[in-house]
Amino acid sequence: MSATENNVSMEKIVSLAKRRGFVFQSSEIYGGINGFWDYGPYGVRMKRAIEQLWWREMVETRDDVEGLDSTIICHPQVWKASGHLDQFSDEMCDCRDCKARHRIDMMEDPKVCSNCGGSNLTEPREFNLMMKTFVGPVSDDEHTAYLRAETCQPIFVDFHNVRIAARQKLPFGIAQIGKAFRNEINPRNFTFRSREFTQMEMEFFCEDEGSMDVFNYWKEQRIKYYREKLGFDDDFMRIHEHDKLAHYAKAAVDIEVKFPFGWGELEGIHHRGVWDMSQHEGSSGKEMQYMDHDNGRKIMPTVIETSVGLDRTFLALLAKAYDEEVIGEAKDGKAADIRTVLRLPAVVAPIQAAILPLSKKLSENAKELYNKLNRYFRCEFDVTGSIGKRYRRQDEIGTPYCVTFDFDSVDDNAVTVRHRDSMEQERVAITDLRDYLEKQID
RNA sequence: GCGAGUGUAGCUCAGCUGGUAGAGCAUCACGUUGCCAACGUGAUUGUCGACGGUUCGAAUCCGUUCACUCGCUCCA
Repeated sequence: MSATENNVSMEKIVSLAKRRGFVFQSSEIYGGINGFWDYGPYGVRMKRAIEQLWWREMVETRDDVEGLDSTIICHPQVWKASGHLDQFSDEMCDCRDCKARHRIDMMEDPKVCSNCGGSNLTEPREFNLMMKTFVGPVSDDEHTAYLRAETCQPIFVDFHNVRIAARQKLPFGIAQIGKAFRNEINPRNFTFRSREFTQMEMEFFCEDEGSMDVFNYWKEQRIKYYREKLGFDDDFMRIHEHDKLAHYAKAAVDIEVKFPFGWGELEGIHHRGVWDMSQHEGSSGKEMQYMDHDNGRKIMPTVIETSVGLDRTFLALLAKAYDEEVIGEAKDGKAADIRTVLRLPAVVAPIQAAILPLSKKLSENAKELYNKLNRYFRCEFDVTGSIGKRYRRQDEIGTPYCVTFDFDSVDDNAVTVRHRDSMEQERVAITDLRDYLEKQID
């Protein structure tokens, strides 16, 4: 089986994720809770690494994007203005005969199924995809608030605060990584569609004139990011242009990847026009326009959005990386030797270098090396079991480099570096090791 | 939300028509080995998804429920 053919089953990924501590079901001892997942020790390392990579590319290495970390709970008006409260609150009913589901407001006759003509319908029920809570000890309508359904709305709301504090002029962007919540009707496909998830969003504010160029620029940037940083090739990734646009959008593309269950959206790049900013101006009564001091013109900023699902990126990486390689054919009644290996990019691998003493007798020296490298890379130290066993363990969690400290190391001050993908080894001087790994990883 | 399937150790699964739970792998220890899952010896691990019912007795039969997978539906 090969990951490039992408015939990895979901079961294998879920099983590995659980076994090796990438992803667990939330609240498992209570039977689990639908649509919620926990990231275990290796999972959280990898998740953070993806965040760091995105943040570095989108914020730290750019002068024209600022960061923000806003609250999950905002003033309820935010969601009224964004349209979430109205659009997410459809009354729906099901036909008991043909199983079709209808929005009440879209039906000609709310008592007759438009699909089969039957009248055996369930009572209308409200489908609100926003998660509700109460602010303060009183649980009534006046104190109702919502967990954010997307991270971008607080960015719009904070536009002027960020702009002024950072002394930014148009065009510039604001980026944020954080949790978002949706009462998905049907959580599916492991972590792909869950009810609590992490978004990495960047809203780029610009003038309307030339905004399609900005849209295309970000589209190219984001595709380049997946190709160059995460190694997503054209067999694995495709661009889906929307022909049917949402009410707020002027143009939209999705970046999709091939999951075991089919193509799925990873990132949306949307031209949102002035919709959000205008909505918040109308709703708050505060001016959201931007004054261009160079020409004295006031404009409502146009927004280009790049919106990534972090959990989906994580899952896509696992699906792409998963491989089972036959090392030895079955013979003499012995089963074939199959190596399970995650061919993850080094930049996101949960462990980047494993430090392994060839023998337990070398533990102390190896540990010393580990303590040094641990400051610069995500490292793990392992003495248990044979060296081959330890290599395989690291393969399974995608560790790109195993550093083996052997009996010669004490004398020649060098170690063996074993490569995950080729299983080949080379001798590297301990003094060069940090530089060596840095070159390989970045 | 509808339909189908599944749920037994960390993972993969066995457990025939009801008699009170097993294997392989994994994990750990000791010995051995010294660069690719070795080997030997020993050890740990289970509310048999949950609740209720039938029965002298339920992992096994029945009901309900929860979770996961697949197909519809949904995804502003």
